[in-house]
Amino acid sequence: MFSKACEYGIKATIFIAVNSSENRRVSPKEISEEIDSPQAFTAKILQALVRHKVVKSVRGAYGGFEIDKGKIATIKLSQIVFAIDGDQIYKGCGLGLHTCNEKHPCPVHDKFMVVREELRDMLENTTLEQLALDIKSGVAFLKI
Amino acid sequence: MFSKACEYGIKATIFIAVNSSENRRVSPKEISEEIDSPQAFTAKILQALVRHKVVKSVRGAYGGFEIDKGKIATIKLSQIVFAIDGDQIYKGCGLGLHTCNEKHPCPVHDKFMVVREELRDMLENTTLEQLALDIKSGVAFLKI
DNA sequence: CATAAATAGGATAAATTTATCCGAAATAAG
DNA sequence: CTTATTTCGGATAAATTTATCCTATTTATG
Repeated sequence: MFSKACEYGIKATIFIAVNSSENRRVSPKEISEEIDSPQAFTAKILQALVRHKVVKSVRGAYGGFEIDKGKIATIKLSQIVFAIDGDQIYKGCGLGLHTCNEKHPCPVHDKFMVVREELRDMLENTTLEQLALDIKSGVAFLKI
Repeated sequence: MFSKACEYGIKATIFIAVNSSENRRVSPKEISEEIDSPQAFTAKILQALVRHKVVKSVRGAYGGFEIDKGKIATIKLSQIVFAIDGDQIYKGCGLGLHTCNEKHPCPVHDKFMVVREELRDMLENTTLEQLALDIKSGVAFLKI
């Protein structure tokens, strides 16, 4: 469903949120250890998240990645996915037709629509805060 | 959502079904033209569908691909997807955890579950016959 | 200002997916 | 039996995704 890059990006963002809520900046090294991902690749994904202003980076000594505390509740899962995988999950035909719409649908158009709307709904109604809270409370996990 | 291979496989199977219902065998060449896919690659995918007994191949002169008429109504979209992409769509954690279940969930476990069940439901309750009928009646399309 | 610590980013490599090519094997028909 | 036709399957190539490495740039601190 999601690309590897997107999986890493989501987990990394959650981990940063958990730490930012406790005023701690984290490094790619720490992140990749905690979410069990390749470090250099994860660093690249973090760059994309920074460019899309999902997370903030602070260079130099005592630097690292963080998210403004107040922003954590407003960031949606959809924003993370969009920063990394773009909008391919939203648009585009399930069977790869260039033009697929009500007037000229692929054979699975309607049925596919339902699933994708469910996904879109999920991504747009899940906040980073919810996800981070489950990690903080130990109800959910980022690795193994 | 689906791999390219899977997209081609679904469209190819529908096209074969449409033609088999009118007692016509089709070649990879004809198929790839009608579904707008690379011919040799499509032929490889057809081999996988034959191995999984979704479609039948007849070698030699006057050969080609076909599906037993009576079988068309019984083949589910899920069988086509499974033949090509395997069961990765069903199992596996949305965030790539090796172990992800009720007792040890990833942060999106429950929400992801809902979307995937919707997808599974769609794949298992859509028959090849339905899809082929829409093509025959000109209500849906396999290319452009 | 010098130094150490940290992210940014380009170059490159490995792995996977997508795609092509060609000879082998099978089959219908003359 | 021979030939033409057609799928099968292995080898290979191209494209994309995933992953690594190294240097440049930034910044806090002494």
